[in-house]
Amino acid sequence: MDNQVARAIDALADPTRRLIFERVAERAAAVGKIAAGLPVSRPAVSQHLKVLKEAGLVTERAEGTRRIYRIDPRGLAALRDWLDQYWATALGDFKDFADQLPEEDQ
Amino acid sequence: MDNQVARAIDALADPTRRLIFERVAERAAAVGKIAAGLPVSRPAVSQHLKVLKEAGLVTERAEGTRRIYRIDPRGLAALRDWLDQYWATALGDFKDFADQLPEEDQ
DNA sequence: CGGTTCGGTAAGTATTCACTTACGGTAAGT
DNA sequence: ACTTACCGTAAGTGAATACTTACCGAACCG
Repeated sequence: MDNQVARAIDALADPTRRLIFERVAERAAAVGKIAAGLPVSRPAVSQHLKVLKEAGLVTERAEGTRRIYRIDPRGLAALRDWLDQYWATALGDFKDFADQLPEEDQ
Repeated sequence: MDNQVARAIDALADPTRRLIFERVAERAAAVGKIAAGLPVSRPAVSQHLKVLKEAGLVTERAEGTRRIYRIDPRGLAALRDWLDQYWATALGDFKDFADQLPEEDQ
């Protein structure tokens, strides 16, 4: 399993970080704009955005003193690829449903 | 965002739990079989399997005293649907790349 | 130049949680 | 019935981390 995927999952594991990610996904915005309306302080949002950025889920672009954050497809793509890796086997497991013989000793 | 998705992501956020999940995905097995070779104790694996089960990522089936765990496509499907929800917007954001005007005041 | 806005970083704290050992309970074997 | 194999749960502990306030530099405005 890729290290990139691990960081992406870890990043999305936090509820506040999911809120921030969804907000950024909906509309690229500056840090202050993102923090407004969220139940945490602005520095907390900065810290979360750093994690999301390192996970490849958002990108940052300076615009004056403001930093505009927008969604990054790369982290999303890594997650999708990782999931699809199991998708086939999961369906395969359920195809042969009744015929579960001893299957494993020990 | 669905509560099911939140639990699935939380479940996969732990490295040991990812190991267990990948192992179960590769081959349905009993708890002791899964725990063998892992760097944690068997009770720890039990606790992790409980979390994965509540997240809809694995299912459990009794076979004598053994509990056979196998992958559950439902949690995987929920994750995929959630990801796809952002996939389109992420690509859309990157399609208009150069033309990022003021875009947001504040 | 001050003054203001914007946002990243440091330090400290509290909560969460992954892990351990100990235990109990159920099913199979003799 | 006794023993063994298998596994879930309880309780306690240590480490990871999400949050706060305080502080800092950097870019616009008068």
